[in-house]
Amino acid sequence: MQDRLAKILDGLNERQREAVTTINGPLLVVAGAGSGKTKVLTHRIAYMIESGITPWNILALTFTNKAAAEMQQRISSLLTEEEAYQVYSGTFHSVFGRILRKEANIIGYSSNYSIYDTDDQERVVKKIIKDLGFNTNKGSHKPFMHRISAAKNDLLTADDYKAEADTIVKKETAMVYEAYEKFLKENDAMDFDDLLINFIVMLQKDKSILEKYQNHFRFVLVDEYQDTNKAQYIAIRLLTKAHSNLCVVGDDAQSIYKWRGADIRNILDFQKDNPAAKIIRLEQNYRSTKNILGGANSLIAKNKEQIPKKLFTENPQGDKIDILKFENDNQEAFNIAATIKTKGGYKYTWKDFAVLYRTNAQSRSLESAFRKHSLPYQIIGGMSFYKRKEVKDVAAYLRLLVNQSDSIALMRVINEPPRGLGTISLTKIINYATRNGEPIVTAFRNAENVPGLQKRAVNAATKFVNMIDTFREKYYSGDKGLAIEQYIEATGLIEMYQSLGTEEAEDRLNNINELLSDIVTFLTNNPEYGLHEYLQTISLSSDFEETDMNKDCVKLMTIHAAKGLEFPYVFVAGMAEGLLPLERNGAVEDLEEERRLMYVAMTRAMEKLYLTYPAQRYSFGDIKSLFGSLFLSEIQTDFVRNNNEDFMIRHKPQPPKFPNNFSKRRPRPKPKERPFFDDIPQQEESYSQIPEDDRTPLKVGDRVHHSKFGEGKITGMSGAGNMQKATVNFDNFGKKSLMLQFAKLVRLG
DNA sequence: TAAAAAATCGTTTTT
DNA sequence: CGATTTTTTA
Repeated sequence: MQDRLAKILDGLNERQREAVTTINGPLLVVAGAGSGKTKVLTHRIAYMIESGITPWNILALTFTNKAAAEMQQRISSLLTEEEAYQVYSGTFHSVFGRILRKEANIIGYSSNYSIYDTDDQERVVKKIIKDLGFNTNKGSHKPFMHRISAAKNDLLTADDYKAEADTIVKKETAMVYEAYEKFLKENDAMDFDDLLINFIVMLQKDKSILEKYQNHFRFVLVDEYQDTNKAQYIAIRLLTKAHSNLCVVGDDAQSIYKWRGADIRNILDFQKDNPAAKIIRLEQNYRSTKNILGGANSLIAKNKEQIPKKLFTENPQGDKIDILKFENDNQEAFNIAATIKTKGGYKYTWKDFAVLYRTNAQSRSLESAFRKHSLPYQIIGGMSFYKRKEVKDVAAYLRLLVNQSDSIALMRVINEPPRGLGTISLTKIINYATRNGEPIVTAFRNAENVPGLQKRAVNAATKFVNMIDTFREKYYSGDKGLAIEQYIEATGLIEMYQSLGTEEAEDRLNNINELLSDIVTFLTNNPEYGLHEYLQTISLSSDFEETDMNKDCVKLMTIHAAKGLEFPYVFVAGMAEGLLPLERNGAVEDLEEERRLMYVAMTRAMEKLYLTYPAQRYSFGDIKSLFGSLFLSEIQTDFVRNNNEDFMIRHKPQPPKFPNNFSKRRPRPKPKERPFFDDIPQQEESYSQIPEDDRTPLKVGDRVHHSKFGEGKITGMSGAGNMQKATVNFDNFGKKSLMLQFAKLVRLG
């Protein structure tokens, strides 16, 4: 036993040890980047258990499944697997979801409730705004979803929202919100936000429930506390009110989830909320070189709102940060790949390299560059396995098996494969269901009563529900795994992909099979669980692939996805104005948050950090010129190798401007770039200037070529700007009216 | 009803 | 430019 204690406390610095051994009362651990945060959390839990606290009295909340899994794994290496397993740990969403399934009746749900992901939510909101007669243009549902989610994160119910709505937009949102809540309830479904909110509702419903969970979770730990939102904050407060054994760990400098409702004040005000709180700062960084940490520190120092702290390291000075500019994003990607190729394979393996970017869209040029260099790479957090269409279709079929009220699941798969129920028949059935106030599944069952429904459609609908009913019975009465496999076979989904015969279809088939065998394994290993637990797990797990971080590939990911990770070599691509800090509609939403994001990116690097940017980039099909990011100019120059680039001049505090003062021209940036590596050939792609001829506007009488319609003569022009249209009389296709911005008309000499 | 073509969007970040 | 939705037509 003495050994175990030694194992837990050895190798901790003084501050870490203090944090680990303070187990009663409120505690805030401000853990700077690379300061051993996870170590403190896991050792603290181990220490608590070692001191005699029952593991299942400990609740540990994280934001990602990965963090939870890592924690459990590290605790088991300190103690035993069994003890680690008894600690109640997981993400907010999965822990609360699990409890809600047990207590569902308290809040008027069944324990079979479905979880609606963003995709499902989208379908619900679209249907509602259509029913309400609101504008159903392409992206019109998105602002509604956003406002509803923001309201939920703020714990405003539909009624609260309605009462406060003073503008047309808010009034409309209130209507959608109200209908949305009603729809979810009727479908026995909760969205992600509901998992948090309903947990709070449950705790507040009656005192005995609150006490039950307060006593169950006598010790609560929260990881990444800077990312908690209001609902999470309230839930934590309720749970810990009785015993006050709350330990939160976080770093205000790494708060990057404001857009999802995270409130940095939760961590900034921790002491105000808990006057008895002890605060421990972990300021020694064990990850990065002095140059990298120095650069990151100098950048984050520009933020006003933060807990004062001084991160230091005893690591070597290391190489300076390289800032590199390229002609365009393809060149940038090409050179990043080339550099990795020269560095990797000897001392470093591929997985020692990471390329980070602000938006997912930026991965495209990187991917193609990596393919050209035949470098192994892996995109982290992109399209996850569980988000693939075919996987979600199977999941929807399964949801239908356990939750008959789930009409979104039904509508998702009704024509997957096509069953001869077209838009017209479906509309008739839905209208009938709405008129009678019954679930769509019921309407399907009573298809023969639906007025005006073709016989063929009646049969199709009846056949569909019968199939589900048959296999539901099988599922509940016998071998669950077998029933599921036969059910999916019976849906015709597999047959549909088999008959397609394309490569894509084959991939999809493989995914379905992988999913099915995953389910069977899950059900075999966890006989006490059923499908809902499995479905909950997959809908709350963001990336299936995140488990194989060990694969020896270069990792490509967004900066958000990189939080908590570290790599010897880090490239941050797209360090340009407009991209980082990201501008939306010409403005930066929250500069300090963007700066924190940059800080997170920089502090992922252990030995070497490259910051790169393109001078040109495609956006919406147009070429746009870019300057280096403001943030590049904010990094103290001592830590940077090359610092005379255009961004320094551009972002220098501007002297008073003299209008039309041509003599004060801005100095031009150096025309020649320092080559990244001399022996690497530059990419051959060149962006040839558009021939002069093509810039003169097309006019009536010109002969043109169209990629599909061939040659023709312009007989008329109309509209202006983006709306400009040309009427062309094609030799083989006759007259067509084409929008110039889409139809690539080439003038023929 | 379903497939093919044209129009219309849009770009953060994710549990 | 590319993904997705709407319209057209076979």
